[in-house]
Formats: sequence, C-alpha cells, structure tokens
Amino acid sequence: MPEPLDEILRRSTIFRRLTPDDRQRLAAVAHVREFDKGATLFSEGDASDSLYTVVTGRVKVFKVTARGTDVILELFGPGDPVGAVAVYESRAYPATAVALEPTTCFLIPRQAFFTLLETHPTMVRGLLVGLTHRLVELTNRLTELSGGRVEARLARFFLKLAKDMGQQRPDGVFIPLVLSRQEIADMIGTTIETSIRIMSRWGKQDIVRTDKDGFLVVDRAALESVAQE
Amino acid sequence: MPEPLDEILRRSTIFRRLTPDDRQRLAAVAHVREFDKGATLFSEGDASDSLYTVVTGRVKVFKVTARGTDVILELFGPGDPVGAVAVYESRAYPATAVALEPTTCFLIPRQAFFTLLETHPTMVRGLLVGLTHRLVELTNRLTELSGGRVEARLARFFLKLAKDMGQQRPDGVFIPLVLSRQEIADMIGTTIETSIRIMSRWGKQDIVRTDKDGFLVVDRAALESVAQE
DNA sequence: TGCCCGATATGACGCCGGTCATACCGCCGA
DNA sequence: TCGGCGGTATGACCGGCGTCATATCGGGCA
Repeated sequence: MPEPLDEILRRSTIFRRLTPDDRQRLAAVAHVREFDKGATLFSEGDASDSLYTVVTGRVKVFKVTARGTDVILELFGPGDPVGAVAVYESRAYPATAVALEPTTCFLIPRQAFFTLLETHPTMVRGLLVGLTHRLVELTNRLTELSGGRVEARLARFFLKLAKDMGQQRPDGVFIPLVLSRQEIADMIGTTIETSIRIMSRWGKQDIVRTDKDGFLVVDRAALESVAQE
Repeated sequence: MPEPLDEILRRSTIFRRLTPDDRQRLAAVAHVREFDKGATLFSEGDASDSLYTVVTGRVKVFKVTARGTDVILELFGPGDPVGAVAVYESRAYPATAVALEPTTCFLIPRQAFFTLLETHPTMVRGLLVGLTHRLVELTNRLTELSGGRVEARLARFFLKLAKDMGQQRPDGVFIPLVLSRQEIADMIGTTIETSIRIMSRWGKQDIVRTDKDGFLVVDRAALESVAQE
C-alpha cells in the first residue's frame, strides 16, 4: 500500500510539488478508505470534513436537477482531488460523489489540510492550478451540454474520453471506463432511451462497441463527422 | 474616482481582506479602463495579461459552441473579478468577455498580481473562496441548463436574478439589468424566437415586464409555479 | 421627413427526442 | 428450476421548440 500511495501523491495535481518529506508527513495525518462500486463518498448538502483523493478506481460527481434527473458534473480518476470545492471554506458539498468501480481513496481531514497549507505555501500554487483547470473543464461542459443534437453531443463526449484516457489498439481506441446507458445519458443531458438507441445503432454500424470493461471506438472518423453537427 | 475605487476594493471578494495600506499599494500598480456598451474586454484564446475587476457596469462572459451559438457562462457586476481563471497559470482566456453596459474596470497586470500574492499570503484565502464560489455557481448553471422545459429554465433564471440583484418596489421586484432577447436566449440555452415568445406572453399576462433599464417581476408566484416544471 | 437597420413579434411547419409501453436477456437467490 | 429484478433494446406517439418567413416598431442619420 505505501508504495503505490506515494506514487499517486506524486501524480496528483495538488500534491505533486511537495517534497518527499512533506509527502511523508501528509501520509501520516491522512488515512485510506475503500468504496464498493456504487457506494457514496459524500452526498450533496453534507458538511465537508475531508478532502478526498482518488488512488485507484473512478468516481462520478453529480447533482440532481429540479425534476429529479441526474447530471454528471465530472468524472475523477487516480490522482484527482474530489470534493475540493467544499473543503476550503468549510461549506457543504454542492454535489454527490459515487464510486463507479471499486475505489480506494486517500482522505485528508480538513484541519490537517489547512495546517499543511499554512506551513507549505508552495502547495497553494498547485491548488490554484487545479481549481482553475476544473473551472475550464466545467465551462467546456457547459457549452457542450447547451443545445445541439443529442447524437452530436454523445459523439463529442466519446471523442473527449478517447483523447483523455483512450488506449490505442489494433482494432481501435479503447476507453477503460464502465458506464451504464443511464450514466451516459446523465453525462450528455438526455434520457436513457435515447442513449440506448444511439449506442445500439453505433454498435451495429461498428462505430463504438460496448465491451465488458469499457468502450471501443472503432470508427473515430465517423464520430468526428457526427460531432461537428 | 479614488474614493469609490477604494470602496469597490473593499467590496470585492478577493481584495476585501487587504489592509488599507495594501489596497493603497494595489491601486498604485493597477490602472483603470473604460469600456463602451458592447466593447470586448478580452476574447477567447487571447493571452491573459491582466486581472480585471469590475468597478461599475456589467460584463457577460460567454463561449461560442460548435455550431456558432453563444452560451453565456456568467454575469459580473461591481466587485467581481473577471478572467481570474486565466491569470494564475498564464493560460489563454477560455471565454470572451463583453461589456453589457458602459463599464469601468480595474486592471492589475499579472506580474504585479503575483508579487502581491507572494508578499501577502492572506490574499490567497480570499482567492480560493472566490474560485470555489464560482465553481459552485457553474455547477448550478450546469444543472439548470441540462434538460427541462425552456419556460421553466427561464422562470428559474429570473427568480435567481431577482434574488441576487432584485430591488423591492411597490409594483414588484425590479432587476436593474438590460438584456436583449438574444442574450436571454444565450443565458438559458435556447433560440431568440423562443425567448421572445415567452417574454412576450409573460408581458401580456403581467408576470414579467421589460422596462427600458431592466426587468420588473410582477407576479413572482407565477414564476415559481412555472419554475418547478 | 423619409430611409434604413436592428430589435421585437408572431405565424406555419416539421422533426428531434421525451414519454409510455413492451420485450428480451443475464444474474442471483429462494 | 423458477421467478424476480436490473439493464438493454425497440416501437408508437406526439408535443415542444427549432427553423424559416414575414410584419411591426422605434431610433439614428442624412
């Protein structure tokens, strides 16, 4: 456990600038927690007590709209800080976080996090960078979700996944991420029936195949063609 | 000018924690710029050179979608920092900022801003708070824009405006903000025709009146009824 | 005064996609 | 083995809203 943990901290956006000594000290005040697939890390409105950092697994962060549908705000993987928003000003979590797979997290109590910040001002720069990056990502998602054909939005979504976490393979680009049709719908702001329809058609046309542990983008050109309207 | 400027700095999210001395020093390195209605503060993709703070007036920040429509991300008023995202990591502006009214801004060159940050670590806390606040606002806008009837989204939009900047009057709540039908459409992610239709109907039903220098919410209850779907 | 142009209004039409219903499949527990 | 359950798949329907077209209004300018 300690071996990969340190590796994760080195990859993490906000902790990577720490010296090995600092990381050692950080590991001392934090602790590790495991979550089953589908387990809730925290819920919207909960008082924020800790900063979560994903070690292994994937986490989705979502909000519930006025009429009860979910909207997935972000997907987090190893090294990403989850729930960072709430910790800085001890405000309630503005969204809910659920594990998409069996997930291991690294929790830092808020108080420890603050004292760390005070004693190590250099960490602040990393924090700012991480926050601004997430702001940019969110603004991009806003323009994505707003208007346009559903199929185009879905195509852009898979192109982004392929770019961010795709693995080149002889038969296409593999995306190692298990999402249900419902979760796909929540990502692009549509209903489960529509996402099923499109995914089903793309499967028959050999554009995107749904695999047991992810998706395989077979015909990237077709996606790009659909994406631009 | 120096009088109200200091007042603005005291109200600003990120500068209010400064001591009077610090604000004095800040004013020395910054300068003021005026923008006509419709003038561009900066465009998406521009290299970021300064941090803008609105002194008087209103600014809209928007992005252009894949098929050429605009999406308004945020509206800024006196005291708000505009373009803060880009400054921290000298990245390009991720969106475009345009003045909705004649607007006065307070510009701090990036370099001066950084030296200020280094010499006054207490400012960092204010920065973090401001950024997280904007993150929360954006996540809320995401859930707003995603799905649902257009009329409900528009109703929620006006209710939020009324809450944030409404002035109680005998005949209703006045919102001192001039937005064209096109800009309303860009806020809620629809077309100009649809926003015109709804606003026109609401005018006849005496729910929301469009005034020369803002909007008047006459029948708030009706809006609330429409908003919850 | 008359012209032009941008913003606001309003009607007609068509289609994407949301809603409802039903069927199929694989998995798990009784 | 059976029945139930959650996820996936597919068809039918129709209504909101995007698109196109046209009309009206008002302000700026010669």
